[in-house]
Amino acid sequence: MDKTFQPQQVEFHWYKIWEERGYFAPRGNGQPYCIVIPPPNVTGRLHMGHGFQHAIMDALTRYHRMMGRKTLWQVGTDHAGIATQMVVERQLLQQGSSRLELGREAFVKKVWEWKEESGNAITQQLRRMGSSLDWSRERFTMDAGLSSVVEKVFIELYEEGLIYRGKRLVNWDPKLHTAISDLEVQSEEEQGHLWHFRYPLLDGAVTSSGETYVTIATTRPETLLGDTAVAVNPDDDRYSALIGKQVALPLCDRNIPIIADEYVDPEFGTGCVKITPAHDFNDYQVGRRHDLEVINIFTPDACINDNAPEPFRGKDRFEARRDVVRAMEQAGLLEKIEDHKLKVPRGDRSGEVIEPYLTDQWYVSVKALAEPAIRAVENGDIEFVPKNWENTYFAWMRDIQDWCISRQLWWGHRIPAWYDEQGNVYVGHSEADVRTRFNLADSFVLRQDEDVLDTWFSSALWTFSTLGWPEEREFFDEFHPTDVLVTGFDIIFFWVARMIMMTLKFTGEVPFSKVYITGLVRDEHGQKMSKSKGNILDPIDLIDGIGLDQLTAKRTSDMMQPQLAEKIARYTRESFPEGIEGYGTDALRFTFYSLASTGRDIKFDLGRTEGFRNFCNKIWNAARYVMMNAEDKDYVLAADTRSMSVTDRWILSRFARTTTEVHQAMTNYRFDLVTQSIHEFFWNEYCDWYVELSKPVLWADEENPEAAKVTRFVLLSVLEQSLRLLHPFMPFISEEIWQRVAPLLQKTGDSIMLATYPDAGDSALDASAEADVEWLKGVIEGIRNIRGEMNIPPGRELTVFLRRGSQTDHDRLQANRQYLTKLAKLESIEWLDDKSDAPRSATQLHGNLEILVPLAGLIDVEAEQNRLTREIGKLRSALESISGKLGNKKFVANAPAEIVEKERRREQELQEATRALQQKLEALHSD
RNA sequence: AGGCGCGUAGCUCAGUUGGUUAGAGCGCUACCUUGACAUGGUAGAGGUCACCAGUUCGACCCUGGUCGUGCCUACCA
Repeated sequence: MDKTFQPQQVEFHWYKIWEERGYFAPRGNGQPYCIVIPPPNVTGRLHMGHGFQHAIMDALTRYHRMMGRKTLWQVGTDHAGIATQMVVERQLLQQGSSRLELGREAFVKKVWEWKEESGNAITQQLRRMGSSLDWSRERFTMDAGLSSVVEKVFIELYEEGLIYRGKRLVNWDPKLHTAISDLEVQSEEEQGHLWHFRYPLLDGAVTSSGETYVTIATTRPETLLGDTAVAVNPDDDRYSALIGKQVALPLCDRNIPIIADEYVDPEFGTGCVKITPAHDFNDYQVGRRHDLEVINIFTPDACINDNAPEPFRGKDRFEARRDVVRAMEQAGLLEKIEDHKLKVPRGDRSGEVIEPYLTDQWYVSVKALAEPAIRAVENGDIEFVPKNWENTYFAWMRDIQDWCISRQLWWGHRIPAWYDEQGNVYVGHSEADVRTRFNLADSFVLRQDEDVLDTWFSSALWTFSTLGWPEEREFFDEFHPTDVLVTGFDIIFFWVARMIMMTLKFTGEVPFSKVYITGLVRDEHGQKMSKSKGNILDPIDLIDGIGLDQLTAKRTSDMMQPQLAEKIARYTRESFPEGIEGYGTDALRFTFYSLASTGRDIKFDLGRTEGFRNFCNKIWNAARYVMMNAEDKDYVLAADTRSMSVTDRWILSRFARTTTEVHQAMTNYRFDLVTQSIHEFFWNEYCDWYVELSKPVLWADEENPEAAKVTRFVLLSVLEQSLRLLHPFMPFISEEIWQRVAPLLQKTGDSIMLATYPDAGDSALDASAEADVEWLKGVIEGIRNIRGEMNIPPGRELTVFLRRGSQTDHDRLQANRQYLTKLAKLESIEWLDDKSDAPRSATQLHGNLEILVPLAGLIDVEAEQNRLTREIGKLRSALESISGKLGNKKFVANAPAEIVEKERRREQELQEATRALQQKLEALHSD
């Protein structure tokens, strides 16, 4: 074995074998366990959030597989309508072509080609993470099977009246030329203006203060061109006399009424609001209440159309804004301009300002679907982890709005609806199906709806469509409902909620019984990772490493804002002057687990990854030690506890406890606690103590060959079990070492991933062995403390006396002399009678037991005095707080008896210890 | 405006029904290349648990408030 662990070769090697041999497919007859992957976009590249979530899903999958469950981690990708279409369009643009030039059919063909060539980048990256996904069942949301489920669902919802077509205001993206849903709109506060315009009153009307005009305030001057009313609050005395009167709409040669509506807040602006039903969601509602005309003034590009006065036609909305303001100013109707912060809605894909726009779209009526979905969470059929996300879910679901599902794109599931020349709608699987269903002659002209469905429509069906519902139900029947969904809070509404609704509706089952919501992965300063901040980390770079130049190039390529490139390059150079070392998949995964406490975002700390890389190396070297001492040596293949030493029994007991902790933590999704337990056990107990304790036994194997044989077995056995305990979290190193260790124990099995997970049984628990070894460790640490503090050279062998202990202490000394001598580097260690005088010594206490290291020629008396003084100080402050407690009558009266008793014992111990050290200190002085 | 989090060692984080001398990793200090490992070993330093009040015999933990900070949802023309 190499002296250090080299992850890269091992990772490729084992993943390939696992996949080729079909180990990821469900096997056996255990109770099924299933996770479906949140399908990554085909355009996607693996980011830290993916890395984190897949690490968790893989741990759950491998854990349950090893627990004997028949386990499936269902894989697949999402066609990601807008994102993918944009990628291919950009590519066409570079080639001097365009989507429109190609035409629909050729364009869609082009996207498929792109998908075949480039769409597997992310699936390769998932493999690098070690994900035990069943690739033989890989699905794509636009596969024939999944597409037919989409159609079926659409048609049935339509027939039930739960899908309908309607003309309404939608969120319109003027760049992408498509409607998007409310969720795809991101509103950010931006600096803008509030323009105050005067609208002249007609028929000699005046305001209460005598003006011949009303002043309205607006953030969108250009929409003036589509105004059809001015609204005031009905209770606003300033304007009540004007209700029902008319104003002359400036620039437009139209008169519009003044109406009263509760929507108007008299406190804001002037208390007068211009109403543009075609271009504002609130105004649209007001317009409906008052039966106002709806005048659309925009083209699909958000340029002014012919419904507006001539001078503005054809202008872009922002040009038009400028021109309207200028014209109003020239007309003397601009009162003032104020700075104003406002929320600007932008499309999450295009970044473009979204327009409310009146179009025909398809909607899902969700209220009826939401009710059972709410109940499923209320009654515990579905449980969120952590629980508080249920509140977020309920809040949204109880006020859910109809879902706009049509998109004016070409890439996606085309809406299965056809129109005749009169505009009547026919819904069916295909044109032929429609003709049969509705008994339409072949000559009857039909035209299919041009739109496609929102990508999230097919995602909502993901758990059951991937498992073969409704035709090939074998997997569906076995694995549905799935066990847990692992995802980020950002798509609870987009995806989780819609899955719950659709799955309940069509299968009558919940899609999953648990929803584990992960935190967001942020950078080490708690900043969100983003391209524009230049703090993106690619999980693969952390695995394989990357040079500074390459990393900088990566971070500054394809920038939306190229001017940031220099700043990002500088920042990158500061953060990673040497680039990034490769740490291997196992170390990266372990970092994710260690930071994954529930309900909290994680700040990704590369220092921890480095620490876990070191941990990998520690495991590697412990294995080297074990192999070196077992290969070609004599050892037993089984041993009962009677033939074991106390240290053998101790490490097995500690292992049993650790296993229990791991199981416990896994049921609570506390991956951080899992890694903590394993790390602590393996490094601080197995390596630091058991391996060290094994040395005196193995090196004296001629004196006691039987003991050495048992110790070799225990070394091997605990290592082998630890590897299995570790495997779900560090799949590669555990496999690599297990392949070498398992044969020595005559363990059969082709892979650790198919081996069984250690049981949480308590049969190995051995409290007395644990107590004995605690004593042993305490005494050794006491001696080492003196050695360290007194600066005694590590090589110098010491003479040590023990004194004043109990009979147990005495027995333990006899039983453990070999260990003490070796681990504390002693020349001798002897029991000293209470009555005999101790030589001048440095002292450590272990309980009442005095550990004495004679000073002669070794120890600086003053240093020992200082050390004792410090120790006494510590004891005193502890004693003070305890005595204070016990001196409090109320404490003694009210606290549970056992607590009081415990404190009393503690007080006594502290007093005795203080007294003992005090005596030692005085003795040093008096000499 | 409403809702949800978070604030513990220099940094990143644990702390599970209120009883610990408040823990880990990294970093730091000193010593050490001892026959698995310097990606290592041994020893050590380092915290008024954001602040204030309350409940309690007892609060990092429960309650109320303050400050700081992050996010989500929702109408402000």
